Amino acid sequence: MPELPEAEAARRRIADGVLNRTIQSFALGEISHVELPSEAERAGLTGTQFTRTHRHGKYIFVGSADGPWLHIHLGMAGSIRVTQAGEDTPKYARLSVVFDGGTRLHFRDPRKFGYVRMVPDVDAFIADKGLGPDALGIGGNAFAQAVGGTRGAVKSALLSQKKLAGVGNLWADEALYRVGIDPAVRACDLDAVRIGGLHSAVREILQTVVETGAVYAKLPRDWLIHNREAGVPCTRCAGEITKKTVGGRTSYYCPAHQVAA
DNA sequence: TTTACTGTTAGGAC
DNA sequence: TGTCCTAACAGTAA
Repeated sequence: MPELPEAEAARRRIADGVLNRTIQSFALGEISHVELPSEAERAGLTGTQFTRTHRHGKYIFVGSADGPWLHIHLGMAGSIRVTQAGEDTPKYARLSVVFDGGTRLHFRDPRKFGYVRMVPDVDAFIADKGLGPDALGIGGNAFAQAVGGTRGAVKSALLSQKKLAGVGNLWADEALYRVGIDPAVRACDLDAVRIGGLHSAVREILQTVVETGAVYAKLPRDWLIHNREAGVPCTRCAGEITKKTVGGRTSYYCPAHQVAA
């Protein structure tokens, strides 16, 4: 379920598991409709080592000292797994990088919305994509400018990677639930105090999920993530969780305490 | 068998 | 020109 915290957990798995090991070979799974590095690009990486990682929003980068970067996007359902010699290849592994000693880095992607490609430069990639500031590092003023000015639904603004990189459907709902804002409210109708509160909520939620390694079971029981179902009681007031579509995305919220103003 | 789905983006509407 | 909205993508799982 990859948004920023899941991408960060994946990045850490890569950083902890396979840096400074020599790449021996690659293995491919069922790869129809999956974008992966070409045979020539894979050959170019063989014999080299990854030495550093980077993440911006939901986008992951794995690089050698001066070579191109391996860029991973997890899409709707992708994940990263590291296995040791003798362990089975995980299901839905599309690309596996085999390192010295048999350690393997697997890019899994059941739904095939993700991809792996080579990019020459991370900053240029981010600029080219038009990605906004990383949602974990963005300051209050930048957040207010990015999200506050738009005329569309505040949830749509949170989901726009061009305004703010890293927030997806689940954590956008979680943040709005915490601060009590209706997801369909026009962002430009929110006052500075509420925008400030939303900024804090987004950062705190993402930070907390990152700290658990994106293991949802470790998150507090009163979070919306454990109650994303129409009809269940709200954990913050006497209301009831309700489902509606905002900006084309399924949204869960509590109409009793998530209000327009 | 039917339905919904966590992300991204092209294309059309305004 | 810019901003916003919808549909589509491919496959899985409930």
